[in-house]
Amino acid sequence: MLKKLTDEKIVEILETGITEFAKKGLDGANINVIAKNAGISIGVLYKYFENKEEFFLACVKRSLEALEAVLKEVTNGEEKILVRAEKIIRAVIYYSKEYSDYINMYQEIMSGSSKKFAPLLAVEIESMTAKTYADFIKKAMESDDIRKDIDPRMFAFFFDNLLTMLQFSYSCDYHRERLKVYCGVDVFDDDEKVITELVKFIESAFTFAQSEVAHGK
Amino acid sequence: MLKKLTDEKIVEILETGITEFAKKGLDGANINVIAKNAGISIGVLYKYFENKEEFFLACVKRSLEALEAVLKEVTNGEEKILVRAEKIIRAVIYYSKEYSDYINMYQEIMSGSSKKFAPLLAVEIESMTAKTYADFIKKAMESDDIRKDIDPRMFAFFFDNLLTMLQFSYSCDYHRERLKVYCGVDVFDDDEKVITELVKFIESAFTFAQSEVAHGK
Amino acid sequence: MLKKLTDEKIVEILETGITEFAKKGLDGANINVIAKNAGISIGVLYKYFENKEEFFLACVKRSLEALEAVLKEVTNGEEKILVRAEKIIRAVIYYSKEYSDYINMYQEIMSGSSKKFAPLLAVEIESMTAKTYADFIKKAMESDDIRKDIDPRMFAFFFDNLLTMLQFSYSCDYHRERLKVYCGVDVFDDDEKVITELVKFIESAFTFAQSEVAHGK
Amino acid sequence: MLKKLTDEKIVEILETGITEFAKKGLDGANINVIAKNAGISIGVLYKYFENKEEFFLACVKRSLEALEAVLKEVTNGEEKILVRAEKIIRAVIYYSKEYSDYINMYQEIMSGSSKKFAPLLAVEIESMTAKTYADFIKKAMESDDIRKDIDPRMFAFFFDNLLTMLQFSYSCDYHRERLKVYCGVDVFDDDEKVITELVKFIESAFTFAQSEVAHGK
DNA sequence: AATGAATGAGAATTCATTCAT
DNA sequence: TATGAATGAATTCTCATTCAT
Repeated sequence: MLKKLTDEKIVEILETGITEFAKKGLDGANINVIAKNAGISIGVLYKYFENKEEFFLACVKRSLEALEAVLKEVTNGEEKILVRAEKIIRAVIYYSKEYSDYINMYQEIMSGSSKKFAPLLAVEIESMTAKTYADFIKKAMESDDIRKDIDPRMFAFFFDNLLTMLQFSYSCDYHRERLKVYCGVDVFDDDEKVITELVKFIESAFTFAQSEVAHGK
Repeated sequence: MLKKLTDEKIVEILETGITEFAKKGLDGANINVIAKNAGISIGVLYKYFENKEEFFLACVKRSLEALEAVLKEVTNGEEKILVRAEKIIRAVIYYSKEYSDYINMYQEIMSGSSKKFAPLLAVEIESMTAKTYADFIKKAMESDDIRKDIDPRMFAFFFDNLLTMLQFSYSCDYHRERLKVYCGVDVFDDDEKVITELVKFIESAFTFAQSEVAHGK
Repeated sequence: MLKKLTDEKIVEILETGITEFAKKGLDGANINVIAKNAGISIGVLYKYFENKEEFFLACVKRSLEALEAVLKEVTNGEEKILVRAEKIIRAVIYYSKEYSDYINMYQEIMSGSSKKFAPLLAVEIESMTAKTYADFIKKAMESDDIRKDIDPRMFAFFFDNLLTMLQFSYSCDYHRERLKVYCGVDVFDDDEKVITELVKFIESAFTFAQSEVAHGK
Repeated sequence: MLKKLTDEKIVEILETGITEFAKKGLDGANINVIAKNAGISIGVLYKYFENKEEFFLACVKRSLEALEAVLKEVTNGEEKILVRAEKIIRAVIYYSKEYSDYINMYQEIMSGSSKKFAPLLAVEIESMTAKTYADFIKKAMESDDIRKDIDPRMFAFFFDNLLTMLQFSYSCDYHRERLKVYCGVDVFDDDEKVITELVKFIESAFTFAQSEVAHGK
């Protein structure tokens, strides 16, 4: 009992926090409940984390690391852009289901009681993908994989917008309902359909001008 | 002073509520503060609205009506799809700035303390646009304005996803920061650039196959 | 609308009040609800009654008058004491069911939020019966109808105690349950049994010593 | 100060609650005031008791236990019924003065804002005495101590009715005034008089028929 | 005279944080 | 070092009473 908390224990505490914050938000979550669920005393939680907000931020950091690992694995590679795009789309659907708590916690930052951290965290969270996407669009433009008449950062932004909404659609109640409204309740039985159509959408958005060029325009 | 509250006063109260809920969320907002800001007593607020939740829902309804009016004006018309799409994009950017509180309140429903109403409200809110978009994509397909190899509902969904993220990007802190990360701080000085690029993105997504066909494929 | 409230209307208002006060007590009852149920405006209620407490007291007064009428009818007469006692017992059971609201309102005065009026009202309410009972016990003693070795006021008290508990047993939830606990659930199907046994109890209490004397002790 | 509340402290809190509930009733009593009077923080009260109602019920339970102990001591014994009856009467007068708060709290359950618990608590509270009384009447009947032509449960009920009213008469304002109305203000100076007369009343009620039989009727 | 909209004090309950043990 | 009992500020909602119309 006089030993420092192991790293595994810390992770366990953070995961408990993530679960709770994802469900109830920063203000709604109960620190005492989190401590109890994590099997530790309140005192020890306050030993490791200054206060509720610091603990929340630590939870966000933890989820970010986990997500970054997933993302890195997917965005790596030298395939053509559309092949990689499809890989990314697949990965997004998968981890949105698997790690829905993480996604819900980000949502909380965007609009819940932890909104105050939004400016701070937006940079930290989004920088991760922004550069990756913009870079591989730029490279694709150079190697004639996609059209050249576009602003790569802007297109990276639109691309990530589509992925972000996909995330939400597979992890949070509101957007799940929204997807059903748009595409019918059966849409959740056929992920491939969604993937195919989204790839189609993105492919043409990325290659349109090129194809015109190819046809002599 | 004993006159029933006028409709204008009711609207004023609702707008005060919207402002507060947009800022603090359902749980975070303080009913007493809202009453004071609206220049009424707590009692009168409770005379008109059963409780905090009912009042919140009334605020959502109010914002929905206002937004629906804007949307109806924009989606009306018989122009070709891309002309209308551009009009919509312009409108979205405009009202996202103008009515940012409304958008922030929707965000709250998606992920804040009012999450519990998400399933209920998702249908109500999204049905508004879902049918409009799917319909005009279908019509455009019939009149050869756009490619025919797509699922109109799915493309309506992707289209609305891009618009939704645009909304967020012009109305809430997190996404404003995110847009800066992707496209630079100057992006907010040049709305036309964003509009042009997004139209480009959507145009090709919508017309790609058709253009191929046009070119003899 | 410009006419004074008729006496019937006043009575209707008071009866509505009695119903509400019997159910919820002085503090628990809602004046605005009483006005609505009586079909009048709050303003008119406050025109006729100073405030909630005055209105409550008026309701008590009204119920007292009604009960007094019933009681007078029963206690009148020149029959022997035991005949009259049985008549009273029957009457008590009858009106405890018929006017249970009145009884419940008295209970409220004894122990509810209107307790503060207890000393005041006890005298007013109990004087009614106390003298009647003590008087007819004294007269019965003089005419050799009952034993002579008793304190008539004390026995009047015990007699009324039995009647009071009978009242409660037929009008209020707690004592109804209590009667069931003591005598079984079927006791409410056979009022005659209760009457017979209570008459038996009282008869012997009243005549015991006399009967001994009659037998030469 | 971080020790768990001792049992004595818990009892002290409950007694403070009893005092307050006896005076003001369930709704009228103020939890924050009770906490202050008990010398604890509101939080700790809510740590030990779910909410106001649960705390109230705990207070009732506590008083019940205390009263049960008194009662057990008195109803024990093998003396003849009338000896025991007198002992009980004495005890009732004693504890009605000593523990008037308990009695007042029961009154509150019968007719105050805690009425809703009446059916539940009536059984719990009354079962305690009902069986005891009925049993010793039955035994007395078997051993020729009292008349045989009576329903023991019914007579137990009447007996307890007299005791209950005695309780009220010595513990609550309304019934104290009532007793004065019936027997004069001096009655409270001479408990023996009351005891004697009540024993007389009960003795004859219990033995009347037997005495008649004894005399050959 | 009659109306009933408006007022606002007051009370139950929650939970982040402290700190004696 | 770890514990978790205790604290108490802060917030929602109710309803008796007023008084402009």
